Order: sequence, then C-alpha cells, then structure tokens
Amino acid sequence: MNDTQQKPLRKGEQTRAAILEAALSLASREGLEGLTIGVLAERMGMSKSGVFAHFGSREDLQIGVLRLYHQQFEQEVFYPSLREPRGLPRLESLFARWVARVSMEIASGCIYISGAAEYDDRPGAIREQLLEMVRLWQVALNKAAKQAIQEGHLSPDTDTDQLVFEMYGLVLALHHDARFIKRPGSVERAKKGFERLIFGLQDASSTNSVKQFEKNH
Amino acid sequence: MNDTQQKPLRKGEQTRAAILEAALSLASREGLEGLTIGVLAERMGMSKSGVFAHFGSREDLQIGVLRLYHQQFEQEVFYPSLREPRGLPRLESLFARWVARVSMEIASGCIYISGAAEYDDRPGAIREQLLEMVRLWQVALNKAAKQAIQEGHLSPDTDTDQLVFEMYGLVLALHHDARFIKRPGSVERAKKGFERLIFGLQDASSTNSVKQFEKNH
DNA sequence: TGCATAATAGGACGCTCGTTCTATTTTTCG
DNA sequence: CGAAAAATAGAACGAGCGTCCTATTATGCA
Repeated sequence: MNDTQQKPLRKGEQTRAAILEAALSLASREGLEGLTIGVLAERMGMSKSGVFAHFGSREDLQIGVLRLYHQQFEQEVFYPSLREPRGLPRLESLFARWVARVSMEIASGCIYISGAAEYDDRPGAIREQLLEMVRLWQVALNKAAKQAIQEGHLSPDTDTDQLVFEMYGLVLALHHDARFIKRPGSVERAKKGFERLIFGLQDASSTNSVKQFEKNH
Repeated sequence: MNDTQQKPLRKGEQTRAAILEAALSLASREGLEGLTIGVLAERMGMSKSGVFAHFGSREDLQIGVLRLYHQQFEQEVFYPSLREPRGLPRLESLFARWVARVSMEIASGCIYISGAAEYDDRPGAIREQLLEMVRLWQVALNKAAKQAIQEGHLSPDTDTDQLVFEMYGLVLALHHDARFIKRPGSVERAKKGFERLIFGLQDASSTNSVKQFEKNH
C-alpha cells in the first residue's frame, strides 16, 4: 500500500506531484467533474500535453486527485485520533477533527461530499474509488463507536449505524449551510448536535425513554 | 406571481411545458449543470434549435427547471402540511412529507440538494434562485418549529435554528446514504433521528441535562 | 562529457457544447 | 380561406474538451 520510491524522485515524479496538488486545489473548488486539463495546465504554466503525459487519461488524473485527498484526510483526521484512548475520547476526536477539516475547507470544499453528489449516478472507476473511501471512513467511525460501547462509554444497546448516520448528517449540514448558504455559526451547530447525540446515548434511562416515546407515538 | 394565462394555451406553451418536464427529469439525474440541450432535444424528438427557441438561453432553461421543481415541492410537501394543526403535528408532517419525497427521489435525485453542491461556488442567477428557494424552505421549517413552541409542544428554550439544522442534516444523510452509497434502511434512520431529536426538545428536564453535560465537558 | 531516455511543447484531430441565422412548416385568427 | 404570426428544422459558427502524434528540450547516468 505504501509504495514509497527507493530511488530518489526524478524530475517527472516531482512535477507529477505538483500537478496533483494543483489539481486537488482546483477540484475542491470546481468539483472532480469540473476539473479540466486545459485550466490545470494554465495554472501550472505548462502545455496541455505536458500535463496530460503524466497521466494516461483524465480519469487517471481524477483518481490520482482522489487518492491524494484520501491520504491527506487520513493524515489530518484519522491517524491523529488513533492516539486518543479507545472509546468515546477517540470517537469525539474523530468527529472534532472531521469538523475542523470541513470547516477549514469551507473556502474550497470537501471532495468526499461534493463527489458523492457528482457520482451518485455516474458509474465508473471514479465512483468505485470514492465509494470505497467513504465506506472506509464510515466503517472507521462505526468501529470507534463500537469500542465506545465496549469501554462502557456508550449504552450497550446503542445503534452504531444510526449514530454514524447522524454524525454524517451533522457534517453534511455543516457543509451545506456553510458552503452553499454561507451562514455563520454552522460549526457550532454541528458540535452542539454531536454533544446532544452522544449525551442521549450515554444515559441508559434516556435511551429507554426514547423507546417508550417511539412506542407511544 | 401567479401569471396564469387568460388566453387558452397556445401550442408553444404546451411544448414549452413538456420540455420543462423532460428537462426536470433529466436534471434530476444528471444535475442542473449536466442538463444539455442536445440530449433534451433528442429525448423530446425535436431539433436543438426547436428546443432552444423556447428559452432565451440555457440559463433560462435551467431556471425554468428550478421553478418547476420548486412548484412541485410546494405542492407535495409544503401545502398539504398546512392542513395539519399548528405546532408539532405540522412540523412532523413537513418532515415526513419531505422524507417521503426525497426517498421517492432516490432513483432520480433532489435538485435542492444536488444543486447546493453544484452551485456552492458558482455565482450567477441560478445560484441566486436556488438559494432563495432553499432559504424559503428553511424559514418555513423554522416558523413551524416556533409555532410548536408557542403551542407548548416543544420546550420554550428550543433553539429552532439548531433544530432546522439537524433536520436538514438528517435529510442530507438520507440522500447521501441512499443515493450515493445505496445503503438500505436510510429512510428509517432519518425518521428515527427525527423522533429522537423531537423527544429531546419535548422534555424540559432532558434539555437541562444536556446543558449540564455541556458544562461538565 | 556524451548518449540514451525522460519530460515537455506544439499542433491537430474529432467531438460536443450553446448559440445564431435562415428557411420552412404549422398554428392562429379576422 | 388566407394572411400574419408563431413554431420548428437544419446547417453552421466558434469555443472548449480529451487525446494523439511528432518534434524538441531537459535530465540522468556510464
């Protein structure tokens, strides 16, 4: 998985990396589907064919961008949270770092989220790649939630799929309100929503009350 | 606002309406930005210029589609809920009909949601139009929530902006999981999330407990 | 240093796009 | 019916797209 070169980076590898970085910045703003080789070449001060030669096709370029984004996401959000203790602290850290990243991306955009909208009906390698990454992230959140149950931080009958669903919803709402509507205070709302969410799952009596409410309704 | 023709519909108006319907169906799948006059003409069995002549530009066509969608949304979600009694019943009806519409749209797609991703960084008339519609919808939800407070159905210190934020998040998560990931059970999760959300705001002691949790944290 | 190889530029291709212009058909109405 | 007006078709445009081909330049290594 980690195929770092043993040879020193040749010139081509360097520019390829630089192109990918510029492409990521571009795709964050315009979407993966809005990423165009002409504009990318212009921004790089290169010719179209010069840029193109580093990738077999536009699709390969897009997948390269996707992989780079995934790598950054892991580095900034996932791995640092693994240093937190298992259970609720780690889950909270995952969410906090996720929110921090998305709120930093308000000016540009989260490719996981914009990509989900772009490729929900567009089959192909890009969709597969993106889908795998999002699934991986949701599985990671789910695992952390299950560990929080094991550690006794969350109620044993917690529905972790439901928890992940709602966490994702909070981040999607943050992305929506902050980036599309450009409404301030969205970050605080996402955090507040998460606190309320977790609180309801910590207290067993509260969970039972919810069940009772559902039954009566 | 309601400029219904007094004259009987001429031929042009009929085909224009038919084109808009086909365009809406197309834009639901491919996105407003993916809507193309050539494909639309092909689906209509018309020439490109024949289709084009009904709209001054592609942008006008897109705005027409947007308006048609808005009209349908009002008709299916908003107006029927107004027949429910003020307060929680109406708020619940708004959410239920909203979820029902989005889950029916899983095969096609919600233009409010996909549009938000497409036009979060693309200034222009389409973004303005879309933004106004989404704002209108959020204001309607907010108003219903405030009425629920007045009616004593929700705790008086309920943060309605927060409530609408989380409701929107649940629907966004539904759209994301059902349409992109294609995971079953998303509709149930959205409904369950809403019930839990409302339950927490009905019981005053629960609200206080949340505050205490936040303070200790 | 010199040579093989990699990296890049430049141009051309076929395609699709929105749009325009003109001609033709169809509808509307006195 | 017949003329004016509206609706539609057909072809062409310029621009931008991804991609390919060929030359030229830069790099890396013996």
